[in-house]
Amino acid sequence: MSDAAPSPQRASVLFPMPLPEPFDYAVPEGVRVKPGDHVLAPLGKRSAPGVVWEVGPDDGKRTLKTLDDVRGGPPLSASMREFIDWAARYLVEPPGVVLRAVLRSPGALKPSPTETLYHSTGQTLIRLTPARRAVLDAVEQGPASAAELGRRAGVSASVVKGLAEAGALRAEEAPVDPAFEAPDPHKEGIELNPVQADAAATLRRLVAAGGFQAALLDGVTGSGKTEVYFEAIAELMRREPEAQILVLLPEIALTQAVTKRFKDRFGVEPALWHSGLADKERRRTWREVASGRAKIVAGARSSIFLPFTNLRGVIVDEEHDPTYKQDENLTYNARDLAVARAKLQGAVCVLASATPSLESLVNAEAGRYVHVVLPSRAGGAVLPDIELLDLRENPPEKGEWLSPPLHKAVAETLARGEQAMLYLNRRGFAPLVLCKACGHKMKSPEADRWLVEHRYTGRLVCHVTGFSMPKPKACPECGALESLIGVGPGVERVAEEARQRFPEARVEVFSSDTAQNGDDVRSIVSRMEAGEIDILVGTQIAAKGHNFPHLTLVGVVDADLGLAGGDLRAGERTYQTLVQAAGRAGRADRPGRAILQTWNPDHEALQALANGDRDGFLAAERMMREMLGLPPFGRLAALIVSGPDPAQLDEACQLIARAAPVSDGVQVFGPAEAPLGVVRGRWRRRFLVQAPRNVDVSAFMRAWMGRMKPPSAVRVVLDIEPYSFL
DNA sequence: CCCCCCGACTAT
DNA sequence: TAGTCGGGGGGC
Repeated sequence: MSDAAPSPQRASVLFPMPLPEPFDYAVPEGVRVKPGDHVLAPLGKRSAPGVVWEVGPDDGKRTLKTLDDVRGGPPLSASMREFIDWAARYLVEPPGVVLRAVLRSPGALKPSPTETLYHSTGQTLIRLTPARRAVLDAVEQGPASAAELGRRAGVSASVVKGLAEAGALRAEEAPVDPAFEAPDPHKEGIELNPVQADAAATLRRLVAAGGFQAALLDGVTGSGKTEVYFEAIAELMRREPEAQILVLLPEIALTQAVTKRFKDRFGVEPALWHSGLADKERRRTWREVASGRAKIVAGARSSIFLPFTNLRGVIVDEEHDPTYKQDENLTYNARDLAVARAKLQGAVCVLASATPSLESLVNAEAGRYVHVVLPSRAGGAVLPDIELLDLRENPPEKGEWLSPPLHKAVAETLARGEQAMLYLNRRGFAPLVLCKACGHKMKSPEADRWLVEHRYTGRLVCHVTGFSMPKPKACPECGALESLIGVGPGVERVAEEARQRFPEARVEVFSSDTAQNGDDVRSIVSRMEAGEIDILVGTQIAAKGHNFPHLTLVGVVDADLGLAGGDLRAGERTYQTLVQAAGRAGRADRPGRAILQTWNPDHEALQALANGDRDGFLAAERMMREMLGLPPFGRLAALIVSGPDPAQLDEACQLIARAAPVSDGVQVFGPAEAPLGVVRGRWRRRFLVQAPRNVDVSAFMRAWMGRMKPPSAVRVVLDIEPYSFL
C-alpha cells in the first residue's frame, strides 16, 4: 500500500492578475506543494509567478500543464488567503487583483541577500604583524565585513582574509537585511491620567477576552489616544510574544512623530510601510512580515494587504481620514478592510479618532464596537476657543482675503511672540485664471477643470490630471497681452497678503507643493516647532497630527469650502477638518484661539463647531442620513463608466442600465454625467446604487457586471461605499 | 509593400 | 501581467 505510486496531484494556482479564477496545474511527481506556496507555472508562452490556492487529486479528466517550479519564500498563511478571497468578493474584483495588491514587493521572495562577517575566534597567534594586530583590535568592536574591518584598522581587506585562514578570525554568512528588533512591551510607558488609565484598562480587557472585537477610541485632539492604544499593543505582545500588530496611519510617509513615540514606548522603531519606501526596504519589510518576524508595522492604507501570518491586532489611527479610501487601481477603504481582516483572524481592532466617522459612531452606538471615550486633553492643555467670523459684517478689504478682525488677532499673537496658522485647503495662488479683456477662463485640456495659477513656479496646473503649462503672456482666446489674472485665493496668495500686512514676520507656505517629500515636511515641522516660522499658511497637510507648542492662533480662511457640493459626507468632512485645524492651536500650556471666516455663520456644521457641540452636529447629520437611507443606514455602490466617444458611451450606458438586476429595495440611479465630465480624453458617466443595510450590495453588483457586455473601449469601474463623488 | 505602433484578446 | 495577433497609417 505505502509503496504504491503516489496519486497524481492537481494544484490550483492564483496569479496576481485579473483572471477570473485560479488555474489548475499538474504537480510534478516527487514534488510537494501546499496552499500558500509560491510557484512558477506556465501561462501562455511564459512562466508566471503565482500562489497555490488549493491542492487536490488530479482526476485526469482534463490534460493539465505542469507546474514549472516551487519558489522559496514564506508561504501565504491560510488567514491571508481567506482575507484575499473575502476582499475579492466584497470589492467585486477577481481574486488575482487582490493578490496583486498583496505581492507588491518586487523580488520579495528571493532569499534575503547575505554578506560575510568576520568574528573573533579568541585564538591567539604567536607572531602578529602590526597590521594583523590592528585588525584583531578592530574586531573587538564587533563582527564586520572584511572591507569594514580593513577600514577600521586602516589596512587592506586582504589582511582580514589572511587572519581568517590563520584561524584567528571566523567567517560567517549573515543576512544583509537585519531582522527588525523586537519591541519591548514591558518597558514603562508615560504615566496615564485616570481617564486614560481607565480607557487603557478597557482595551486591555478587550485583548484579554481574546477573539475578534472592535473598539472605537473616541478622544479629542491631545487627549492621549496614542498612549492609550499603545497600552493595548503592549498587552497583546505580553500575552502573545509572537503576535503581529498593524498600526494604520494616514499619510505615514509624511510623519516621523509616530515612529518617535513608538521608540519611546517600545524601545524600537516599528517596521514602516508606505508607497515612498525604497525597493530594498520594501523587500525587507515584506519578507519580515511574511515570516512573522516583524512584530509591529506602522503603515499607510496599503499595509492592510501585507502578508501577516499571525495578525492579532489592528489599530486604525484617525479612522475618519479620507486618505484611507483609495480610488485608483483597486478601490477600497483600508479602515473597512481592517475591521474585516481583524474579524476573519479573530484579532482586536481599535479605531481611533478625535472626530470619528458617522459610520463608526453608529456602529459603536449599536453595540457592534466598544465605545471608549477620552473626554479631556492630556497635560492640562485646553481646546481652543472657536469663534465664527461673519464675513458679511466684516468683509476683507478689496484684494484681500483676511478680514480686519483676523488681521488684528494675528498681530496680537505675533506681539506676544507666539505663532499663527492660516488654514486654506487650496493649493497654489489662485484657483481660476481668466482674461480680463474677453472673459476667457483657462481650462485644463484633459479634464473639465479650471487651471490653477501657481506663482512660485509661474505655471498653470490642473490638479486632477497633473497637466501644467507656463502661464501664457497673451490670452489664447483674444490675444490680449498681460490680461490673464488669477481670481480667488490659494495659500500662496494668502501668504502674500500676510507678508504685506506683517513685513517683519517669517511667513511660510505648507502645502504638497512646498513639501513634496517626508524630508520637506520634517523640515517645515521642525522649524515651526523651533519657533523659526511666525505665520504658517497651510493646506490640509498642515491640519493633520502635528504638535506645535507655540501655535496659539488658527485662522480658517474659508470655512465654507467643502460645505457645498454633492458629496454626502461634505458636512461631516468639513466638521472633521475644521476640528483638526482648530485643534492645532494651544496644545501646550497656552490657551489657543481659532477663528473661522464664513459667509454662512448659520450653517449647522459651523454652529456646532463654535458651540463645541459635536453631538448636536452628529445627531442632525445622523437623522438626515437615516431619513435618506444613506450610509451607515444604507449601502451605496457606484459604477463609473468611461469611454473616448460620448455617443458610444451613452449607448453603452443605456445597455448597462437595462442589464441592472431587479432586487428588493435596491435602487439604481443614473446614468448621470459625472461631476468630472471629461478626464484625459475620456467621457464619464455614473450610476449610483442604494440599498438597505441588510442587502449584499457586492453580490448585486457582481450579478449586474455579469449581465453586461460593454464594448471594449468602454471601461466600467466599480466603487463599493464610494467617498469621492467625482 | 513593409513595418511599426496600438489596442484587443488570452492564458488551466 | 505579458505575449500575440491584426489592422491602419506612414514611408518608400
